[in-house]
Amino acid sequence: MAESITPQSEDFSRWYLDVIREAELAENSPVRGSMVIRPYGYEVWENIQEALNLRFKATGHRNAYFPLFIPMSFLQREAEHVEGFAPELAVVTIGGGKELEEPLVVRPTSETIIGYMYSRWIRSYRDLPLLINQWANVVRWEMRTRPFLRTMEFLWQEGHTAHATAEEALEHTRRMLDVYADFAVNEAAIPVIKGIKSEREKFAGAVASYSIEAMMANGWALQSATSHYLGDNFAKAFDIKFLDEENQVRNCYTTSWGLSTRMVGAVIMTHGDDQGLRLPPRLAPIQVVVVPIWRSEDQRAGVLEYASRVEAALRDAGIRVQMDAREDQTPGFKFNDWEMRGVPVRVEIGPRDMQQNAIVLARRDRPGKEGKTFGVPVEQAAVRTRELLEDIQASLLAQATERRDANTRYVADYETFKAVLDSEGGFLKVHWAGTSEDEARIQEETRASLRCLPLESTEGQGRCFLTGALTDRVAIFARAY
RNA sequence: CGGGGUGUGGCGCAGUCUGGUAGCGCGCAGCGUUUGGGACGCUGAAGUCAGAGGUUCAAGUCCUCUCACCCCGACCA
Repeated sequence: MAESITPQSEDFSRWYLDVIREAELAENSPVRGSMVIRPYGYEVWENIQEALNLRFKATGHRNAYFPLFIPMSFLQREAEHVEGFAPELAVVTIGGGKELEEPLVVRPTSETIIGYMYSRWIRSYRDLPLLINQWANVVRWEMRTRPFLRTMEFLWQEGHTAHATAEEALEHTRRMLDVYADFAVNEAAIPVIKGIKSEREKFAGAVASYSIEAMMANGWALQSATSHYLGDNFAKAFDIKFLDEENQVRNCYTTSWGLSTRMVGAVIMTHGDDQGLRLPPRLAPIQVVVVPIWRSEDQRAGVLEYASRVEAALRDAGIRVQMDAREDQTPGFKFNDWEMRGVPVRVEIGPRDMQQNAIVLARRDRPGKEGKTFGVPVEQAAVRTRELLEDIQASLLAQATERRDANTRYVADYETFKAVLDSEGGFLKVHWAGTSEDEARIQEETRASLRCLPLESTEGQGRCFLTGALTDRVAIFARAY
């Protein structure tokens, strides 16, 4: 059978689309730019949701739900906000067959309607901080779309908090950025750089935007989550005020932060290889697949029974396991099929293993025989599998980190910048003292954008690679999705 | 919105130049043999050839119009 996945080296973009199709993660819908998330893809998203919900609740947030439709006038209350989102709004003007008095915007994000509600809910400093998250779909009218990375409608969570002081709000913004980074590293096995967005790239209406930036396998950057410090911009626009301990009326300070189904794309493009998907065990819908093997009909029942016992033992140990007892496929087909779908561990069980009271463990992150361990005693199945899953989780992170670091280069001048970008790609680290106009020009000329100013850097002072001015600010440029 | 391309069983395509029975591979269904790295045989189901109009004895094929989708750019979680 012909290989149905284009090699990464041949065409990364085709590879990405092939993997999504073959692994049955998602599919284009009849509506241009909108996709259908299929069960396997949605299960990855559910695991992301679960891991984030745990973290949000541990940091004191509660989930709620706000409406899909937002009065147009709400968006207009914050000048920068409406200006930023206007080009990508979907607007409802007719309802029930009648022209609406006021058009309703299909939410591109919910700062405004949540701000409106917060102004009603917050009266006193005792009501603060108000920490709420919502899981929702949002719509942004996009020119060009790509499954998971950019679709007209996407799923995400948006956290919205209100605080008594600027310091506390800013601190919360940073705390949630840390939560995202922790999630990315420890659940998705994706190393990220925490940074602050340039004036040009920040969220419309924010005082400051922070992001975690990840590097995909082709060296491109992907903004994987954002956290915004909104200052009192939205508090002013929506009258979010409270009485402090001295009975003084004061403005709140708000934050918002989000992570979307784009993260599924990040997982695909960070870990995938030419065989297909490679899922980090913690997010994998199926962590272990059991493939029974028999030669003759009289072996069949015995092998299946033995394999079922192993399956049960793994399930009892809390492992997400699935048996593949399909009789119309050969073991070889199944091996390739599940590897393509990114299942981290495969248990192979045949008559020979049964005879030795053993199983074979095969790990997805190492190809072929090299990734197999033969003769694992069956009574150790659960323990050894669990160890293996943890090892794979760590190994995926290590591989991604190594690649990211190997493709991050400091450059000192613009000529080198352009040369390195064309020959190597990846992240380009520079000292930066340029303006927004400089930034726009660089993007125009090189198609690389300023991803962030990293919060942590060891470069110290140096000369701006563009202007030559002395600065201690460091920036990362890259081509980005 | 500019540039390029494609529409033919579920998927990938050939057939269009030169009009004459709608085909191939994969997949799907049934039966049998297989099963430790992408098995094989036989049988079978499945197509208003993107749509509309026209030319013709006859249109997937020629002419006119329309629509849809994909790729490359400008905008973006």
